[in-house]
Amino acid sequence: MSISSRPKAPQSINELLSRIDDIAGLTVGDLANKYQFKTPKDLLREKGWIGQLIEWVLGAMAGSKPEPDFINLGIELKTLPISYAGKPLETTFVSVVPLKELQGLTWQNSPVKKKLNHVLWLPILSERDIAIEQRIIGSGFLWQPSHYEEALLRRDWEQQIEMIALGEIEKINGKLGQVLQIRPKAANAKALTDAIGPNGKIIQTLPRGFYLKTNFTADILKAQFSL
DNA sequence: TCGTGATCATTC
DNA sequence: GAATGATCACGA
Repeated sequence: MSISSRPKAPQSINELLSRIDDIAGLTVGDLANKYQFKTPKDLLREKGWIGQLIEWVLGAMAGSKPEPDFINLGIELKTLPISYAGKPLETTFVSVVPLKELQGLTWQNSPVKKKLNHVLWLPILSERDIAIEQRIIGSGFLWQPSHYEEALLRRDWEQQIEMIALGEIEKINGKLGQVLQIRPKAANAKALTDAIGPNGKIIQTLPRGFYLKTNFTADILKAQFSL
């Protein structure tokens, strides 16, 4: 496979889907070589490496802006590490959790709903016993939450946001939520941020993120591939 | 410090 | 083995 330069942003959903089809079945190493990325031995110090490689390959505009990866198409790209059995190996990060100034925040205008409005899922066979470069890109597909899926997400979101508004962030752990959980999302234990504490007092706590539990993404995969 | 990309590592 | 808690890199 020859070397290629930086892909331009796809101008249509069909163009994006075409690119997805083109890379299905390739290994991470194939893509890395084609675009001159140096594949790391492991992901210990570069946990988001595969995701960023895929973004580049598909022409997603890199950056840490809180916007969809394909802004002109309104589509969010999510790589999904899967096992030999085709089940998700990890939860899926969605967005940071607001821990203060929650007035006016509703499910309808929430970042979680916006992020999950239209997702391009790209499964990647990522068992730990497979070298990074040998991991296989699967068949990506577009997804939008069904009414039922949205209801599940909304219920979990509202329950946990309410706890945060009541100053109960420290009572929230990863066990809460049927499909959407809140867990730490921080550089390390020393990275703290403001949050509403008991009695409305501002406290310092670990930044948190919303994550989709694996049962939720497993069902999305099942619906997509078992038809 | 926050938001992007996530997986690692320990516990259950 | 699955799930929760902790962590890594980078750009603005």
